[in-house]
Amino acid sequence: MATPQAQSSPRAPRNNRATAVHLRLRKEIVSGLFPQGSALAEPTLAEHFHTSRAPVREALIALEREGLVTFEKTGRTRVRTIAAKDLREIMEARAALESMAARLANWNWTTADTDFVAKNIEQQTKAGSFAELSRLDMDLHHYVVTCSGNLRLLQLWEPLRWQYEAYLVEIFKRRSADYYRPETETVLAHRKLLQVLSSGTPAEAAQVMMDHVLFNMSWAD
Amino acid sequence: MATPQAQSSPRAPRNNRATAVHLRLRKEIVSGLFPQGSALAEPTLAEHFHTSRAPVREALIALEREGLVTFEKTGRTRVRTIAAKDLREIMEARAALESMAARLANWNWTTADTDFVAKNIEQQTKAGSFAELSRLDMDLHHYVVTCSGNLRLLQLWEPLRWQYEAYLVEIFKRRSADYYRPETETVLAHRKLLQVLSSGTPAEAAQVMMDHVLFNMSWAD
DNA sequence: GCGTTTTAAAGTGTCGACACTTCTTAGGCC
DNA sequence: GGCCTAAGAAGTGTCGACACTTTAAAACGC
Repeated sequence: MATPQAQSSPRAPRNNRATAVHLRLRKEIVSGLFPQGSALAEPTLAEHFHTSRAPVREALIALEREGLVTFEKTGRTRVRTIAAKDLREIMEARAALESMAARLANWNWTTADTDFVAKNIEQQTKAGSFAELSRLDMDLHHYVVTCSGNLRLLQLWEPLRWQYEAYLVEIFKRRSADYYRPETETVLAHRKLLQVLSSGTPAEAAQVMMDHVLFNMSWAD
Repeated sequence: MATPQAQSSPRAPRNNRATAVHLRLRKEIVSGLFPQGSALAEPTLAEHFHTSRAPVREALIALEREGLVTFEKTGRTRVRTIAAKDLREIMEARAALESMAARLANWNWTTADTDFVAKNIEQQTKAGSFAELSRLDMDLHHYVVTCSGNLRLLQLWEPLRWQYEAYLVEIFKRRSADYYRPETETVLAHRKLLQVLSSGTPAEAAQVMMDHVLFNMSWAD
């Protein structure tokens, strides 16, 4: 079955403060609490998380490899700014990974998978805000990548997700009210996607996902 | 031009002992000095690299995110074992990324790029060993990914490269002498690849690369 | 001799310390 | 006032220390 489950080395995260700080700090960056470009000093963060510098340092290293923070030549750490040029890179990489994921997910798609995705799309039609629609959108894409059964695909994809979400929050800050994602087009694209995932060929699923992700690049910049 | 160069945030690596240990330890793992599954104790490594535990710890975190080492639930660190199931995941992910890279590299391919790849293929025909052919092969694929101009594609691809090379070293240990990669087929596939990269359409380049990488999966297991 | 329990060795998680570097700000000079 | 300089503050890189946990070995009983 394609239903989400680990297939290879299950990557058990260490159960220490470093991973806790990692997850909390990531959430705070992606949610926009730390604006892009702001400095992340280890002593300050250590105090913020009521711990010492060591766990903070480890978390920063992980976040750097996720592309959410950058180390400057001087050693200082900043929240990475994700510009339009970066968005292009992100979406191209997403298209590559998710297209393959759709191909694999199609291979043994189940009716349970169809139910999950259909329910998600149904919720999209009722979404009241840009943020909610985006959350449902990412949930859906995450589900497909998970359904690929390829854990490495998922691990490569996740950093792109965080970077994309960080980008969305930033443009949402700027255009706030007068900005709306074209809901109907999104829903239509997802319906098409579900159709090929459940009853199309693997090649069709890959192609539809590729076009869908690359098309999303155009309205998000 | 598609010639290798940084396009987005240039990811300046920190100039500290942690990165030095990271690079050295990665080389030693990929070269097979530390066999798969062997324990990596921080104090031992610290002594090995003539430093303290802190830089070693940072390096291990980076290597874990590259998929070369794993952290057990008890906290111990081991060199990750890459089995046939993992190879499948690796090659599927490689196919996804490299296919997109070929598509982008084709977009503004130059004669200089053709020269580089042609020279590489020429060397492949003269390769005297499995190891040398594999090195040339990875150099070629690395070049194409770099030519995509998408730095994120490259950063996602690199860990797959290390994992793949670690796998190759392991199977080479076992089958040592009586194992040879089908050289002529590899060279022919690469000639076809060069042809579509230089004078085919982006879609053709993507398709040829996809087939080439996925086909490689079959002989390497 | 074999299995169980106790004890020592080894390893990780976290912390504070300190040297060195980088940034900031206050002071002096014109 | 504007610019350069020089303390001072803040931050990073690295280390050793120590508590706690896990592993390994030795001791013990049978």
